[in-house]
Amino acid sequence: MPKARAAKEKLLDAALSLIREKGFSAMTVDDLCARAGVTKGAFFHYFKSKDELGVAAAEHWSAVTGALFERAPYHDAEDPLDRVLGYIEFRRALLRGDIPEFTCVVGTMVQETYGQYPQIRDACAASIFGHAGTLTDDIAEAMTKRGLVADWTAESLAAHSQAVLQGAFILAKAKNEVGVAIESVEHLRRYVELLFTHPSTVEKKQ
Amino acid sequence: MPKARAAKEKLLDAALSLIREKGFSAMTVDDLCARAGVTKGAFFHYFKSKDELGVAAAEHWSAVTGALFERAPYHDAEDPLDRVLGYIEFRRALLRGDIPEFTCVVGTMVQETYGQYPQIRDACAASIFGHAGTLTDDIAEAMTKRGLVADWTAESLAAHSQAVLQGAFILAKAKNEVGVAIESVEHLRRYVELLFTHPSTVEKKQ
DNA sequence: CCATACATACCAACTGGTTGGTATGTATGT
DNA sequence: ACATACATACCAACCAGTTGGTATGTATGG
Repeated sequence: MPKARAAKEKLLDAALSLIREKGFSAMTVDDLCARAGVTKGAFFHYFKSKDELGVAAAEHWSAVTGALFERAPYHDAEDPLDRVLGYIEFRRALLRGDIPEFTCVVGTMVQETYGQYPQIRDACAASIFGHAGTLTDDIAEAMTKRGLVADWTAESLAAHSQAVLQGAFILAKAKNEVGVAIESVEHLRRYVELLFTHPSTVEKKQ
Repeated sequence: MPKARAAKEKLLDAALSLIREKGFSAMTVDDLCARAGVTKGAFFHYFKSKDELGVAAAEHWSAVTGALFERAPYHDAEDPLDRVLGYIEFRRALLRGDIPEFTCVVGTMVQETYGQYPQIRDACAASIFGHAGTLTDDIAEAMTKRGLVADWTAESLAAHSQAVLQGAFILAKAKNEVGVAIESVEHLRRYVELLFTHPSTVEKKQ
């Protein structure tokens, strides 16, 4: 097999673009094949159905973004709060270019599929909350280190950060402009800073 | 005309449900007619195309939700910050029942249409930011009253609140459970409280 | 008061193009 | 020789939109 599996990965990459451009439902199998430069025979050789491609696209997205965030520099900070704030700054810096370039495949896809395709929904949930999980430890460590007494959990703040990002993408799509998304991420950063510096919740360690 | 316009309003109401259940693209004209109990002839009598129904559905959604929020009790509070926090609590209380009952028509629709149907996108933007606009004055008044020195605007905080809500809907759809959305709205409430009580930003008025 | 003229509100059947999916071919590497 | 990796050709169902029609208004003139 000379260039084996080329078609499958080209189809998956095409899916990541097309889902962000027009959504899962409006994306046709012909669209996918044209974008990938293959024929329908190739598509159905690798995927039993369009639904199955949806699941594979969510998993592919997890792999691609997982690698991106894994090698991001914010992990190098010594202070856990700096790592959390570094993550938010990293997300803010990603908000550039055209809308399909910075928006989220699984966030878009789950909106259309949650009621009709449980397998796609679960794959999207795994992607979103799996990514949120990479934040939880840093948040928890920051809470411990700063002696934070909180009525919220590290897990819920990690999930909230994903909510802000997903919502920011929606506002950007509605306004057809990235600025409103950037401002929302800056509110998220300010929130985290306030959480960890407000005297009512922080007990100074000596 | 005894029951004139009945078909049109039934079609618009059907659209609000169907868009939240399966999205705009996956919703067919036949779906709409079946749900509304009318025929395709009636549909195309009132709407030139499915796109045009999308625009009308966004406007209908603005009217329906506009009336809901206009008569909500949080406006009665004397203190502007209490009105803002009352709004957030009102939104939190709406997070009940099945997912299509509390999620947002225009937030869902704009994700699928922003690139292909500019008119629908603009109608969705008008709905989202029009609603955000009803918050801006209360936020601005609260800032003035508390002598808040901020590097953010009332408008951006109003928009951010919509981002949090839209993102919370996405997380709820992914998890197929409302709890995660509620927690995110509680983070939003906490953020607003911190913004207006943190000593670094508030100059006490005597 | 009423007949003519026309508009509005809707329906049932149909159409051409699109859709996801299949059946069958063929080239290539092992 | 045989499995893998595709391409070609095709189908049945479905899709948005059209057509031709009916039933019920409502405005106007005599």
